[in-house]
Amino acid sequence: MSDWLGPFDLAATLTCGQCFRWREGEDGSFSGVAFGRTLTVSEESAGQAAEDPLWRSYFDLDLDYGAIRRELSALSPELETAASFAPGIRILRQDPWEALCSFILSQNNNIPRIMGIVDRLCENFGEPLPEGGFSFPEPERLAGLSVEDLAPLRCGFRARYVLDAARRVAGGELPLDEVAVLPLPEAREALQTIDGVGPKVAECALLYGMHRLDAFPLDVWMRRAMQTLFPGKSPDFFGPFAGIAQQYVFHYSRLHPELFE
DNA sequence: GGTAGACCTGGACG
DNA sequence: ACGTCCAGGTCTA
Repeated sequence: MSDWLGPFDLAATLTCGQCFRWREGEDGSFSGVAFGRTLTVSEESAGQAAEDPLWRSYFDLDLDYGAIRRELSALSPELETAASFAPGIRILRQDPWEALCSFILSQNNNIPRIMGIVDRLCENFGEPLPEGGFSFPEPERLAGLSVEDLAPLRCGFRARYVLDAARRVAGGELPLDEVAVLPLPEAREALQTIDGVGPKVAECALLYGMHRLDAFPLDVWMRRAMQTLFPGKSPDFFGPFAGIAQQYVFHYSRLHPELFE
């Protein structure tokens, strides 16, 4: 029995490409850090985690994904197929800065390396946590650093992008909590004033970091999937929960590469 | 305003 | 072994 709304698939949620700080253990549990808290959780212990308000919010357990999935599934058979593949995916409520910074680091990069870079970012500049691991460094911590200071990350040309973002956010020029509630076009525009933030990264920051469920990241996988499964359709076809639709399609596509050969 | 090339890094592939 | 290609894009010309 679960006391949350709709299905919740821990593994799919943590491996569908929206976050970079969770690792799967030998026993199938996942360990990670969010908002300065560490957690090891399995499908079996998810109910216990859900009693903690922080994790309940993080995993977005109070939103009725069952109802949303039924709405989305009615839009097209292809979307129903994708959504049914992993109906328990949730859009995590991640920290806005962490999401923005992580997806800046993700550009033109591969996932194992992104995860390594984020690890090193936290180990070098985050705070050690009592239960192990490190917090994600605040923008204020990074704002005064130089590109050379970020050398240990081995993140290449992305270092100056991270620093630009950190300085703009820490300086109050780009208050993410205010950006989060702007109309979507204005929010996109504001984020894209950061060096190294284009349409894709801005959309990821909005969806994963600010829980803007109408945001619709279009990466190479999604472009391929759109052409094949939804030819001629644009993101607004998917409506106010386009971001959730995107996650279903993205995850489905990545695990069915044969559809795009 | 739209479109090729370059770009740090490091694992995969020949 | 060693060169080439490529990866959740974006910037520059």
